[in-house]
Amino acid sequence: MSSKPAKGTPTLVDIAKLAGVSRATASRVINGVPTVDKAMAAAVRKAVKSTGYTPNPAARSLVNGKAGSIALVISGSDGSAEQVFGDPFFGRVTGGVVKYLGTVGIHPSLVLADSDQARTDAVNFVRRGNADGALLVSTHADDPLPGLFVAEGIPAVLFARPARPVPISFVDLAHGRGAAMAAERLVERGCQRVVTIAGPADLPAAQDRLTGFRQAMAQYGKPYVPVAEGNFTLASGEAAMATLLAEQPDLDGVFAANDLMASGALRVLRDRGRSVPDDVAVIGFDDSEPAHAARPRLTTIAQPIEEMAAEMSRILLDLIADPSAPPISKIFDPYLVTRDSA
Amino acid sequence: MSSKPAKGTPTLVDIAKLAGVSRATASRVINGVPTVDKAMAAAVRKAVKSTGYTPNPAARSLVNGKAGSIALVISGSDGSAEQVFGDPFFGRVTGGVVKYLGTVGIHPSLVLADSDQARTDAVNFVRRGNADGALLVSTHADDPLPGLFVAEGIPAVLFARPARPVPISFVDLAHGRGAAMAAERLVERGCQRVVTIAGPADLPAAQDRLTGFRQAMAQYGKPYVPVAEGNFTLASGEAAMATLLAEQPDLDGVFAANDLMASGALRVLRDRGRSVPDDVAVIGFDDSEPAHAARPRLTTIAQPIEEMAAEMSRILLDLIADPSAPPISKIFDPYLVTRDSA
DNA sequence: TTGAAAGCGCTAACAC
DNA sequence: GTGTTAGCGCTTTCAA
Repeated sequence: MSSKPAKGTPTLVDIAKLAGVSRATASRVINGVPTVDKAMAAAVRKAVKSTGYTPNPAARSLVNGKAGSIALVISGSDGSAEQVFGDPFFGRVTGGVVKYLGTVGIHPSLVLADSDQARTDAVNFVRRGNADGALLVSTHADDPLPGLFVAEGIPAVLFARPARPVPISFVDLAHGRGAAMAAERLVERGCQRVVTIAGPADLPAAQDRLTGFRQAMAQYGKPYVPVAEGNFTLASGEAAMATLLAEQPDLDGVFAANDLMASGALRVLRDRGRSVPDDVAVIGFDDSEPAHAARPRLTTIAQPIEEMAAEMSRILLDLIADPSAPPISKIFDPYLVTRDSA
Repeated sequence: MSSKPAKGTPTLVDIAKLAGVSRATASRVINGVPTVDKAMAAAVRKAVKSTGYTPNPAARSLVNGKAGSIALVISGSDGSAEQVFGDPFFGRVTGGVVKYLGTVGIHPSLVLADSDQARTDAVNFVRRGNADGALLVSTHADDPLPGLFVAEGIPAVLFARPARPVPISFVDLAHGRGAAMAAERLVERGCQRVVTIAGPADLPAAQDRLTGFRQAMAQYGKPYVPVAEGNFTLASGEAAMATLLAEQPDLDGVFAANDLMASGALRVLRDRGRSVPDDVAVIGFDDSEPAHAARPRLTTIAQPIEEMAAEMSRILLDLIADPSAPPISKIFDPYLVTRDSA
């Protein structure tokens, strides 16, 4: 059948020979160049199918200077690898990215940047051509990594706005709007004495949620909202709730900046004999696992994480296609998920 | 200073020229070949440092036929992308892999195989040279993917033993031993009427846990252990606990095959006015987030997931270095984490 | 020990 | 429209 004994995986010359055309033509067909004779194109495609040929990505990259891949950089504080990945939030972001990129045939390289060394390595990894651009997901808003990528002129997109202004594209959530939705819900239920459990003050997202909530409450004629700060953990939510209860024993509405703290609040409310949502209405934020696990199930503000992750990927792809394009941002609206707690 | 205007990123010839040696020698130094004149080697290293040179991975791959990368394949049932990544278990495996591989300078490509199409794509991805081997993490034990990789002769290692025997390397947990530890703990506490909430019968891990628990209890003189099957969810844990309570109202010890079901059990026990651990001792499995969030905090059996993930990576690297090596497996011991519920 | 030279598989001018 | 040819940047015989 064939003129020569096939050795190893087939290459373009094998295809060309088999189809009776030149390497150039075979290459054209494979890359979808339209100006090719029908018959020849068909012959090439047949050869490809029969041999199971797939182009060698290294050879391709070498000639056209593109890696055909992108890096998904998870940037955490020093040495906090496992914690980062154990957080479903990052898992969902990763899932959204992988899912979307999979549809265009690209599989991201996961790189962990949790030390200065790792950060430079990450930059070099893409700088040297292992990836055409980077998706950055940080645990901390004041991450130095975005700056590094920008400085190298590497196409990059952030998940969540950076704490300090950096000329870089990003996607983010309208945290303030989400908080306002919570306020609206509480007010609609008729809550008169509403309090809030805020997140860490140094986190832009936590700030936005607090500010958004206060502003919305002010619009509803409640300019003063008692607040206790937590750090997004269950225990801090419990502590904050206890503090708030001491300050305002007759409170009837709680907005917590995340679900875990809301779960903590639910617990102390229950221990104090307050019925939720009858005595006190509680709303969380994120629609994460704890929201489902809580009893009563938590009414919460959800973020379209996967959608945001997909958009982030799309933006990066565009940026890679046209590196001179200016940074852009896209802000997504959260939505209220009504369950039993409010 | 330099003889020619530097255009773009430096290449090996730039280094060679700068160091006054041939490309071959420069390459040798960079690749750590020992038989190079001290002075020349020093000159090359200096040139590398001054230019910030890094080898082009595509060119390297092209010549030596190795990708210098590996694929981390998450294989789920059809279309269940997000769910998979939202599960901290997979997050921890991923974290362990990324962390370990990072130490040897390699960043895995994440590929999601959640459809037949995606599975073939995944195989092709590495077959065509994007990766030298694959790490496989499946949600279902009867995953067809391991077989596909084996059939292609691609180096691959599994996290958890496959349901049907396949000649492939894997790491796994001694699930039965973990269950036995739970049994021992319960018996030591003096529990007399112990029951268990099992996982899905078609999952090898769940089977092992149930079998291990029964065998251990039998050794302690308790050949009969009432069992109710759940599906690893909170709700199924609640249902199972209710069933068991109906069957054995005076039970005083519960072993649940995972923490989420144990949390469910804790809840109904509490609702029925049983005090944990005084009236009833409860032990979970996995030491996952719910174990911390539960009240009382859950005593549970922990798996060294990150360690297992690192070992899986190590095994793959060895396999890539010597593809003719036979499949090997490594089984890790779980350990008891004592908290408040038992 | 070192250098010259031959590719690895592919794409993209550039002629035909 | 199609084929020829020149590399992309690197490693690696093979001589010297």
